[in-house]
Amino acid sequence: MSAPPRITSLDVARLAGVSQSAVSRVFTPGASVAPKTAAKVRAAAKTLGYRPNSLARAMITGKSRIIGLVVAYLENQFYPVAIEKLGHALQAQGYHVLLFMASNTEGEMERLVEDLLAYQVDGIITASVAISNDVTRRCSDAGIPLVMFNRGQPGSGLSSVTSANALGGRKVAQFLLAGGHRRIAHISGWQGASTGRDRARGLIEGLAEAGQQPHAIIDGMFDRDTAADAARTLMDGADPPDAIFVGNDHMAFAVMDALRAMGLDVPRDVSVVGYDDVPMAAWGAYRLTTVRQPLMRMVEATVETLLAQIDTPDRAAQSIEIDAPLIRRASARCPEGDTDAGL
Amino acid sequence: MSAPPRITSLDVARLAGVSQSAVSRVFTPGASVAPKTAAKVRAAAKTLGYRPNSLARAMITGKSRIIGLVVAYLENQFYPVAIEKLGHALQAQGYHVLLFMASNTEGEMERLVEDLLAYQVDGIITASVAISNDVTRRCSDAGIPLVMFNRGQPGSGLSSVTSANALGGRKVAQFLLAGGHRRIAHISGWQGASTGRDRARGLIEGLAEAGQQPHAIIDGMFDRDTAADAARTLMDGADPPDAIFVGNDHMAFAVMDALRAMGLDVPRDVSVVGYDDVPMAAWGAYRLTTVRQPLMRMVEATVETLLAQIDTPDRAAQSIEIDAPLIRRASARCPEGDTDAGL
DNA sequence: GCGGGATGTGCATACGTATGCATCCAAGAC
DNA sequence: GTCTTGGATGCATACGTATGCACATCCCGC
Repeated sequence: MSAPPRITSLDVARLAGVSQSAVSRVFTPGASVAPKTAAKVRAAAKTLGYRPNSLARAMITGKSRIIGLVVAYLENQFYPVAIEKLGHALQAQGYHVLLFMASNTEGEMERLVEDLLAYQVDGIITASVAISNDVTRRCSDAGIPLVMFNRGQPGSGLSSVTSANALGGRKVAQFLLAGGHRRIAHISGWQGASTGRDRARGLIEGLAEAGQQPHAIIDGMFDRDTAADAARTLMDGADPPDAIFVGNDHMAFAVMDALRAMGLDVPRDVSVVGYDDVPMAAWGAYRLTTVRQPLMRMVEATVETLLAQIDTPDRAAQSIEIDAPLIRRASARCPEGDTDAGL
Repeated sequence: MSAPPRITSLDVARLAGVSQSAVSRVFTPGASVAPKTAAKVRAAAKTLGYRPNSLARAMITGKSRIIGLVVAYLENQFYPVAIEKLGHALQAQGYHVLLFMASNTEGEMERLVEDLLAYQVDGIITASVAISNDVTRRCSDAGIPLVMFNRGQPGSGLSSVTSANALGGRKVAQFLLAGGHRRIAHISGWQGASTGRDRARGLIEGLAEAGQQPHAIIDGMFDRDTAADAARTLMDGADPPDAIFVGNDHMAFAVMDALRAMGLDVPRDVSVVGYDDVPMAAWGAYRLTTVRQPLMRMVEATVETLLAQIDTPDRAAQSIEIDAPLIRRASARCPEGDTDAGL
């Protein structure tokens, strides 16, 4: 039942009547082995139930084929779906994902980095905006390739993959203006993160191009409660907005819930636009007009960049931005006779 | 920038003027080291930036301190949140999570098991209903402790942690009957999974105790589209139900969306009850009455069981069921003057 | 028939750490 | 003072694999 006898390449070698090296070569793609011996070895391996020990292999080659994936709050649906795609993409490339849950406490971050290095990960993906700058810095200082997913860190010399957040913000501005909105408020993403800042900047610039400026801006901190409070504050004011651009879908749902709880109709009383296009945005309860982050393309760019950096250590870091289209649904009033061609 | 010089315990030993064994002992809790040498070693380690190599350690000890976590579709919010909690709990115990995304294709399953074994994981948690039986069997055949999270496999001799699904189904039956419903339909979870079957059985038994039987039962396959279709079929029929118990929250949201799209009001026209109590169930758009799976307790039971099995290989498997309370919200008509004391 | 390249195989070693064993030293008991 | 005891340390080895090197073998062309 228990006490499984460890089967090693040596056991297989003995049974097959070859050397341990031969066994190793059979399981090493591209090694030189005669078809006949390969067959013998595979047969022996099968009868014994032998599997090459990845850890031992990692010691020799210096490559663990493990990618450290650092995430935080998974309640925002964007990240679970991203993890799923990242996991599949990496598995397809023969890599595996060691998952690290990031807490916010300083001591935890310390341990996180320790563990990341201790397991000899070949590369790191940080998939959460909430990860502090010094964590990324220390990992890359240790010489481990790192890509930030859905977050940038300007001037850090670190690779990142995001959507074109500023441009996305502009698109929202243009779309809302074209829809006749004139009091456009913004419940922003956390301003400590590039993602939050860029989207806000884009909106502001987009409005400025039309000679307008935001009706109000409140930092929603990527948090549901904070965003809902912000929405109530905005609508209770003397001069409520006629549209709210929310920094991500996760908050936008909370905002819509709060607005409806106030007896307001979306979009008749106020338009709401989100950012991300998580699956839930398409669900009947919200039908959220939002900016779509092209998840598959972001994932592909992320693993491509990371693997390239692993293969070529001295490669320069790159910051990739992927265009994010606006998806019109039912939460925002649309321009008259609007078609997709407009943007 | 690149080419990070690998710092080994030997480097530290040389700098500290001690043997490599001494360095090892300093980083091995419970080993016998003089405080003075420990200080020297730690100092040397710090200046060199030394971190013990977990992989090399794993080779010697035979314990990788890695847990394989197998998951599938992360769109159902229950699993991301579970992963988050599982990850934290395991990290707190000094374990780490190697994440495996399960596909459905046969070949992928094969590779999955190979990889799981190759990385010498100390234990396995399967956190998805959709994982085929032979995967779990082959892993446990290999002598690796395994716990199924949110799924049972009766008669398999494998450990599992679930909520008391059958009892939960009964609670729903009693609650709906008390609320005056008489045509209670069920859009069940996938009947290939114990979770889906037990909840359905509980409902049926609960109704039977009152001399009733289900108005209709349709397998929703844990899938949004399938569930939505089922809801439309039910309501379009000649004799529509006055209540629908849906096999999990994920489908329940789809059902509510579908019902509303048909112009029906929940709960005035029809009551809806879910199962899981994912965070979204409390959101304003749904306010779903549902059975709460006590996630923290399930997670604690899972890691406790798994670690016990790792420490004591010959330990008997156990199937743990945790009581799941019904959470009353706004999606189902409540019994007159109902209080929580009733159930 | 012989030389030479190509191909396949075994030997030995290395990766970085943990640990049994022997040794050594200091402290304490008498 | 010696003997004992126990803690601290070093030496050597083992974990399971990959790979450079040397060598054996084979085949082909001349």
